[in-house]
Amino acid sequence: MLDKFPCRSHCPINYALESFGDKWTLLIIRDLMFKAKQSYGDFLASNEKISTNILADRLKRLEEMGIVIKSVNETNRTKMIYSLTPKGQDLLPIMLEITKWSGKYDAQTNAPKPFLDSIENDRLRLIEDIQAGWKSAKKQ
Amino acid sequence: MLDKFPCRSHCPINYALESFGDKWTLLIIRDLMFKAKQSYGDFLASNEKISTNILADRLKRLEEMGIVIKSVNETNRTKMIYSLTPKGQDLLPIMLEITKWSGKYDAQTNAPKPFLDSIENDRLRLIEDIQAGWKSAKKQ
DNA sequence: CTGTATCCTTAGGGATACTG
DNA sequence: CAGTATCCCTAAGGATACAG
Repeated sequence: MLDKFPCRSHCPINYALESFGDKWTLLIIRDLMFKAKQSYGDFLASNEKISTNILADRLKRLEEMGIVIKSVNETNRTKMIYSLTPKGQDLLPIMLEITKWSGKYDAQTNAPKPFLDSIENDRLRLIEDIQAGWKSAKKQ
Repeated sequence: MLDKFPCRSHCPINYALESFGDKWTLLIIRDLMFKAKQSYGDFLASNEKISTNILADRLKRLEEMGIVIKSVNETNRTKMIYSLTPKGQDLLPIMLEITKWSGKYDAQTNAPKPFLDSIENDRLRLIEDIQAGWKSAKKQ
């Protein structure tokens, strides 16, 4: 526990994983972003049944990372309100792409659905371009 | 260990988390997708220093989920080759959005960088639209 | 209702030795 | 080199009780 943000590397994918790479954090962000939830009890009520200690821990981490901000409900001073900071709102495109991917591959059958098949060749070509760029960058 | 894919809910975000919601899986996908790595030793050599047991476990899971496919290197029959299936290649947009997000928020300073600021209002409006849609859907 | 705290079990994962 | 296997410790997390 010496270092809360260990930083295994400076890769952007790794940075994201160290920010929200666990089984719970993105569910809280989903609730804030898509379901307009904003209180501790709201998050507890979600289908995945997060436990109180995990929820408290993740909310604290999200606050420390500047993704979530905690404020007092002015109409009910005992109640806290959690909301997304701009940094948290910027996760929207990631959330949308995740939703698209999961929608294509159904949890039960694992079968690909057709609605994205038309872009398959473009996607493949883009991966090849990126890899070619990476290899030539390493040679230099 | 009765159930390898426990399925806490049928939310698409949750499906993604149960597919690759851990600290290591996305790094393997990154190596396959962007760095053209394809062998066990290639993955072991990455900066984040994944350990052998974790790597073997994640490769097996990725295979079971149909994200990665394992085949024999025909020029060197003792060598296995890992590559992305179409389902794995479909993770590209997610990976790109993650890279953009991490690029905007530097791991060291946490400071937002300016190059995406112009879309901030659009993003905020989109979140509001989605939440409004969610709330009206629940009322029905 | 909003959290904290505690207890306890399991899963994650590092280190290292070992096998084909 | 491509994995397996084992040892062992720490982190994750479920259940539940408790406090403001």
